[in-house]
Amino acid sequence: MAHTIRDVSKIAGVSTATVSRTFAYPDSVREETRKKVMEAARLLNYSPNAIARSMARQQTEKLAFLICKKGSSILDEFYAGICDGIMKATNQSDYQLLITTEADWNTSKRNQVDGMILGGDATIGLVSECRNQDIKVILVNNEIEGFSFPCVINDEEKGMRLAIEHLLDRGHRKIGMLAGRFSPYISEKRYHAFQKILREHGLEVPPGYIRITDTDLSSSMEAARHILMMDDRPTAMIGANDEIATGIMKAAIRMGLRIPEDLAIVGYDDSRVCSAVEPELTSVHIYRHEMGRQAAGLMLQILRGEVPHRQKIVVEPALHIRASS
Amino acid sequence: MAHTIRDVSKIAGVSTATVSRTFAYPDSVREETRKKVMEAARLLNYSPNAIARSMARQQTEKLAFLICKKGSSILDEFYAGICDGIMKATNQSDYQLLITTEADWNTSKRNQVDGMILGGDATIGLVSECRNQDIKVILVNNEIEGFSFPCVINDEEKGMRLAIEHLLDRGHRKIGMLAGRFSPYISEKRYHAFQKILREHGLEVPPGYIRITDTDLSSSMEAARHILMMDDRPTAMIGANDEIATGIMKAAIRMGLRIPEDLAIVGYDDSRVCSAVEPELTSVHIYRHEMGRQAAGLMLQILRGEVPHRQKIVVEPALHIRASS
DNA sequence: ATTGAAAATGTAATCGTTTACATTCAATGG
DNA sequence: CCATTGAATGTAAACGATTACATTTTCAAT
Repeated sequence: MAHTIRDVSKIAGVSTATVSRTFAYPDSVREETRKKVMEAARLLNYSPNAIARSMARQQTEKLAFLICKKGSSILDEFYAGICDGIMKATNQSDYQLLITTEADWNTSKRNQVDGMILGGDATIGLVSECRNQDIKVILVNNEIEGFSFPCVINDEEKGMRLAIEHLLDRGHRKIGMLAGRFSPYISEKRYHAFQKILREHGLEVPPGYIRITDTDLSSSMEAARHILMMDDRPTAMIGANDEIATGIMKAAIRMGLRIPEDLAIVGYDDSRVCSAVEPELTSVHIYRHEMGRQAAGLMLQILRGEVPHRQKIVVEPALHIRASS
Repeated sequence: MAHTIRDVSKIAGVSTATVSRTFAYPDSVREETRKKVMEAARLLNYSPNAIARSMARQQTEKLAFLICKKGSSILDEFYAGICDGIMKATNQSDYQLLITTEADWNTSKRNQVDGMILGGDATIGLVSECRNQDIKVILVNNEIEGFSFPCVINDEEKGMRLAIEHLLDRGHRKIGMLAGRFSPYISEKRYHAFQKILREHGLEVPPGYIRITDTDLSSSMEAARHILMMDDRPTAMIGANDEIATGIMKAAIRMGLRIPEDLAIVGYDDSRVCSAVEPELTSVHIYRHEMGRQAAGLMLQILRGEVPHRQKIVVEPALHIRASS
């Protein structure tokens, strides 16, 4: 059932080279020949064997999206969004996409790809290892200090600025933050951006207005409860991500606080949960899909040997305002 | 930088065949030889070229997870869970995993894989096409009536039974359902299971207690409002999935109903949103990860030429009871 | 030491393309 | 009608492994 280029060449009455060219460079064969070849191919239900092609061309035409993060659910909403974008962009090209986790990659180095998009907490070690094997690398949602590896990131500071300035607009002056321990790079960025921007606006962050918590709901709720039970509690809280913000909201609701009258809440990531909760959660929207698209685009450029204009792409977030603020 | 089996064979002072065997069948070479070869390989930082291997072995050692569904976000929480399971299982094997959408697949048939796991609404046409190309097929979260293609599905009726009997236990007799238009196969199953099981318990479903809605939140809320505004409204509602159930909850909260006192709600899928909302949502938990694992396992068995014990694997759901009921 | 059988290793064809290079063809100008 | 040239096509050697088959080695039994 599986026919080869030779079968086609025989039926079409041409050489294998011509058949090969017909598929790879249609313009390089005469119209008439092309028709003959295509007809023969159709007859045999032939399509070129990608593996043999990779073999001959010395390139895999494959590209991996490697997700580097802890936690059970690898494809969470955030990375699924990025992944979607990568898939779309890859789809337009001749490349095939392989999606794996760091663990999977380590155990089977046999994976052979032309390029890798590293999502999340990739280490310098991993990046160097890839480069040694002559595999192109792009970081997504991460950058490594001191090295200028090509990367695509969200403008975390901008997002935090949008959130804070929105709350300031609404008249809030006592703003707290529940920071989290998730991706080291992102957690850190958001934590520092919060403090920096408040200071820029001449506001000090009272001790106790900012806490760091694990990201699971019960830890977040517990931490939020501590802040909200203070005598002089904040009138608005920012969660380092939506899960944490949801924890704040649940804690507040259980304490009988009205949202947003007694407490305004803003999340970060704008995940689906934001419109599921009641009241709906204001959140910083990250263009995940766009990040994925850009990352794949950059990768394809590099693989084609083009020199990309910019090696570091920063995607601007937006604030989606809902009832919680 | 990229060394071949020949380089290794020279350094190790053996033939290429021996090197090949050292990697593919370590037991078939003498301990001493293996050491020499491995040492040489380490020296050159060599690892076998997967493409050449595929070429020689006449198999791709690749496997695709094809998600067949409408909608923008392809990797939603449900399929991401299944995907995770597939990844884990695939990881244990020598196979590489390709994840694509139906659109991506159609446009580039060049994709060459040994087997495909079809998630969601795969059509008979697609399945036949694969089989014609001698690609093994497994369905996940779908089965095709009249054909006994190997598949892995959740026991939808069981899930609905758990939900309903739980509500009956709690004393509810007036139970409504907000059904949905999402995956045809699943929507249908849940809709019919609901009616069947209520009848089994001798309860009629009053007209108006069951409506069909689009799955987005606003449609669900609107549909729920219609049901809840009835004079003799149900005391409990089941959503065909969590998104719909969330819509019911939001509508109820906005109408000032207390949950679960005035209205008990049960969802289906047990997604993350269930614990994010307040009160937390009781839902039918589907072992997505297990479904993925089973599907990949079945696929690997078939690819290895083993005859699987069962061609249709049914995974049992469980009810996760929370505050909404 | 010799033999025989099993285990280990080597030789070389093969997998299905691509592509450098050689050849043939068609069209053009003289 | 011939020479010239550029386009179209053909020939055959890669690409890097695997594996049937041939050969050599090992080692236990005589």
